[in-house]
Amino acid sequence: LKLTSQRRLILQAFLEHGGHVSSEELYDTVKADTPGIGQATVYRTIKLLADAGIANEVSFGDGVIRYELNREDEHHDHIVCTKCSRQVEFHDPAIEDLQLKQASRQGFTLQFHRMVLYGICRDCI
Amino acid sequence: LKLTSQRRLILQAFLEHGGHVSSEELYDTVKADTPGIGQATVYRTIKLLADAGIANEVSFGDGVIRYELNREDEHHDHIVCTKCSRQVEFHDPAIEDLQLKQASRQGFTLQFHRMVLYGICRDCI
DNA sequence: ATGGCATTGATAATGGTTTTCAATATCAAG
DNA sequence: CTTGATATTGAAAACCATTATCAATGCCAT
Repeated sequence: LKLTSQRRLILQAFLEHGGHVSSEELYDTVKADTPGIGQATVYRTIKLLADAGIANEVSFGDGVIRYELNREDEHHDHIVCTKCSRQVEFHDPAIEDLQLKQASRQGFTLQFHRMVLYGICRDCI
Repeated sequence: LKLTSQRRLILQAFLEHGGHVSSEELYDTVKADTPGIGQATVYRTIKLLADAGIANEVSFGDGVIRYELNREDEHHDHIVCTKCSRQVEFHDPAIEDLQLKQASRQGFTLQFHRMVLYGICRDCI
C-alpha cells in the first residue's frame, strides 16, 4: 500500500469536503487542481479509504454511492429533504435500542442497519 | 392506459410471486410461459405498477430494485440475513414514533423512510 | 541505484435499467 | 363492425455509475 501523490490529493480533497461526497464529485474537485488525474484512480482510492475504515459509504437511494468521514465513536443516520436535498445527521440511541430488540425478536443478531428519513425541511415548507 | 395481454401476465406473475421480486426475476418468470415477451415491457410495467401504488420499490443495498405488493394499511420494514439473504418483514410502531419525533426535532416534516436492518439469522449462526 | 511490484490513466467492459423507434395492438367513436 | 388516433410492444441501442484490463510509470525496500 504505497503513498502516492494522487492518493494524498484525493484524501485531502475528501477530508476538506466534509459532507457526503460521491466519487464523481471528488473527481471533479481533484481534477480542477490536477487535470491529469484519472477517474478510475479516484474511484479506486475512495474505495480504499472505505475499506480502511476512514470513509463510510452512504446511499440516499439515487443510485450514487456517497462517502462520509468515518467517526467510529458516534454512529449516526440521516434525514434528507425531498425538495432541496439538504442532509442532516442525527443520532438516536432510543431508535438504535429498539432496532436491536426488534432484530432479536425476529431471531437475528443485528450487525448494522441503513436508515434514511425523508421529509421536507423547515426552509422548504 | 390500456390493458394488454402482457400487462395482465406481468401483473399476475407479480401477484403470484408475493415476496420481493426484481424486474429481472419477473421477466424470467413470465418468459417461461410467454417466451415472446420483451424485457423492456416487464421493466416498464412493474414501474407502472409502482407509480399506480400497487407495488412498492424496496432496496436491500445490492443495486437491484425489488418490488413488493403495496399494502397501504400496514407499513413495514425489513431485516435481511447477511449470510443467506433471508428477508423478514416487521412493523415496529415504537420505532416509527421515534422517527417522527426525531424528524420534527430536526425541523423536518417526515414523509417516508427507508430502514433495513442487517444481521445473521437464527439458522445461519 | 535498482529491481520487483503496486499504482496509474486511458479505455473498455459491466450490469441493471431506460430509451428509441418502427411495427402492432387497444379502445373510443362513428 | 370498421376505422383511426394513440398507446404499447419488442429488439436493440443507449445510459450511467462503477469496475476491470493492461501497458506504462512510480514507489520503496534492499
